[in-house]
Amino acid sequence: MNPEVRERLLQATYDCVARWGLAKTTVEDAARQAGVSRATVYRYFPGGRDELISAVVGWEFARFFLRLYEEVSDAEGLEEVMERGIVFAHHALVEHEVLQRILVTEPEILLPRLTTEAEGTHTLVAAFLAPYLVRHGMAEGTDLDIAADFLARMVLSYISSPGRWDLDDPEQVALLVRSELLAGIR
Amino acid sequence: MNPEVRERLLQATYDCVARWGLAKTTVEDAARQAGVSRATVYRYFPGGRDELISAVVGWEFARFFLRLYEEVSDAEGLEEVMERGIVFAHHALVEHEVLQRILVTEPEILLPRLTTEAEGTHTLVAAFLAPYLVRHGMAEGTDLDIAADFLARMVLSYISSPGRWDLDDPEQVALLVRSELLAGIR
Amino acid sequence: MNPEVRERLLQATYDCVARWGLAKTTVEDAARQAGVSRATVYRYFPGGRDELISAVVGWEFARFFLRLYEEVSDAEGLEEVMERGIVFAHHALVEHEVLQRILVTEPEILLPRLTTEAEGTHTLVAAFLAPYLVRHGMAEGTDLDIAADFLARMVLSYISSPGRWDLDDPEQVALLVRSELLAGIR
Amino acid sequence: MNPEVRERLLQATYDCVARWGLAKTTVEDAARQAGVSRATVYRYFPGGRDELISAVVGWEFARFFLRLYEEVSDAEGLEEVMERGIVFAHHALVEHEVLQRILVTEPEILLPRLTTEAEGTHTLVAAFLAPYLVRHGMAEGTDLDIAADFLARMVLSYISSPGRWDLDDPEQVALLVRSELLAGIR
DNA sequence: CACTAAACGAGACGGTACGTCCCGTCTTGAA
DNA sequence: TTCAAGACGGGACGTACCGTCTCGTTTAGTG
Repeated sequence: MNPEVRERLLQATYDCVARWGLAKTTVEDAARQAGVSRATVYRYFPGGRDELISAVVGWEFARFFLRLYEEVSDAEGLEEVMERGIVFAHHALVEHEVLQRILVTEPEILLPRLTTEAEGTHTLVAAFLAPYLVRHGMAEGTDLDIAADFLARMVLSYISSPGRWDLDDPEQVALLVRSELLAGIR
Repeated sequence: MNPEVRERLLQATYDCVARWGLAKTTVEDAARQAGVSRATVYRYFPGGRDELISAVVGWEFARFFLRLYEEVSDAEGLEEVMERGIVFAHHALVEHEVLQRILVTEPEILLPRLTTEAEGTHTLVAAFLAPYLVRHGMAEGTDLDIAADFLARMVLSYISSPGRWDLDDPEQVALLVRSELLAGIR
Repeated sequence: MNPEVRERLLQATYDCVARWGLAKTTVEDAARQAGVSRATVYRYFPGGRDELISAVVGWEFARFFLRLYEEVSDAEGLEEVMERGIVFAHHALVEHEVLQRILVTEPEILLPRLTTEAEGTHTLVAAFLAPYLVRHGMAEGTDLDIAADFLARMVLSYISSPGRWDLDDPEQVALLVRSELLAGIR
Repeated sequence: MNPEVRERLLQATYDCVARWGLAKTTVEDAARQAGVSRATVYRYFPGGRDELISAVVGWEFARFFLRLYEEVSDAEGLEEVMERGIVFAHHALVEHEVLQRILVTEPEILLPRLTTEAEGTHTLVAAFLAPYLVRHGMAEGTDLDIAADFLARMVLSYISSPGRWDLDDPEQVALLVRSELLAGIR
């Protein structure tokens, strides 16, 4: 087919969802936004609306982790990775207009993914943190896997439920990381 | 209006969702299942399909917490509350056919709620655990709120992502609670 | 349902066909013209476009014969019936804007009917003429059925192919009837 | 342009119509059947589907008259021409699978032609019969044109509406021709 | 006990989106 | 050049729900 058209469709659908929400985004809308006929949408996504929506979610999901990775890739140590990761992730969640729109208007497709893939995300985060944890060093008798698992849980938990912390303030995040997340490790 | 009719509609809708999934459950289906005309659905839920679905989710959500409360209400101490709560919650999540059906087929309405209300749920769990924590006693210099908050985070994290633990086995759960969750407290 | 709506739809479709031709008449067009939603068209004609078109043809076909019957019902004798019938039928054919439009633009649905039902029409005309023929009297040894059959064939033939006669001129028709059609009978 | 391709397309389209009916025959179908790409169809028939269909009808119409001519070309006299012509034409009509398929399923394109061109066909038949009529001889005071015109009308009428005659039986046709068609002439 | 008002069933209707099919145009690449 | 291959816009089709509305017909509750 033409991969550029596919990309344009994903972006267009994404824009429509941002503007009108998931439930109110029509195949027609997405097609028009992409400057493409409705028939072509079905040529690229034979599964129709469902496949299109699903693809957009996966596409944006991947983009989020890519940006997150770029954000923390040049960090120095464990603390910095966690601090910048938490700040970025929380900011992305809060600022993410599409996501917020969906969360408010129709709890309908993004989060399930987060939950369905909660296990996966959790594992991924733990694996990502492990090397930093090795370099950082741990208290005597602490198991690496368990520690990384613990950090991943806490990071994910705080990202979605900051509780009494203001995750927009890097100072507070630094304090959170050192006093509550890493305290149990080292 | 007849409150019994409303209840019947919620249950009927719930059944339909269990059988056909959210996206494929029609207002007509729910009405038929409840032995009620379609018009009546709109009399009880003027917001139409959306309001009906939303109400069903809230209804089932409340039922879940009610059952969870009954399950742990006669527990003795903090450990028992957490053990039985985790086992029950995880079992409920895994066995819950409707929830599982939705998670698999259409990640579309339940989880967002879990996420949107993640903050709320987290707060609620922490508040519920606090009294038990007081009776249980904490290490010197530990703040009650912080400890309860920590426990709530871990409990919720493990419920959705058991990781290497088999939450169907009470023995393992007991070990988990004592070695990882309460270890940091006491 | 509502028979009035059905009637309105038939008339509306008829009007659309008159204006835009058969092939270019859309279900949407007919619905709009009837002041009805497209969905309703499918409620009254579950067979969709085909059934609608077919019904319109039958409807107009019946209307034509009804008018023809009214035209000749008060005629005196065989000659007058044939004269007025031929004049009326030919005039109707020539003036019938829809029919002419279809004949010119799309030879597509009316005539087949005339041919498919040629046998039927022919029988019907013969039967209609028979009583007049009885009153009119026939030459010795002439069979009524055969004579009526002959008249029907000639009438139908001349209506569609006038040949050298001007069927708009009652005088010529009178001459045609007496010199060529009835000459063989009496 | 390659005339052979054009011929192949006409034949292919004809075959498709025979198999699936007019309405269900696609440009794609015809192209595939002719072993030609869809684009090529539009090169040979710029008018698209309509022109293609129309051409097929005209093509088959001409073939019919050609075969009819061959059938009667070696006949001896007027009676034989009419007998064999009627038998052949009626048989062709009845046996013609495509024509019959169309007459039954979609009264939609062939017959109109027969009617639109009724005048022309009628004139043509009359002209064809005239020479035979001359050789055959007529009753005193009978005009040749009028007699030929009369015969043409009757022949065409009987072909489409046999009435009580079995046109598959040469004996009956012979009787019909002599007792009813030629009786009025001679 | 009758009578009125609410609840309800039944279902017609307008409207909107879906997914499918086909047409006619156009571009590309190979023979 | 001629053609096959196929992407594309356009547009109609038939289907499925939705939400609104209007009818009768119960079913209560009240004077």
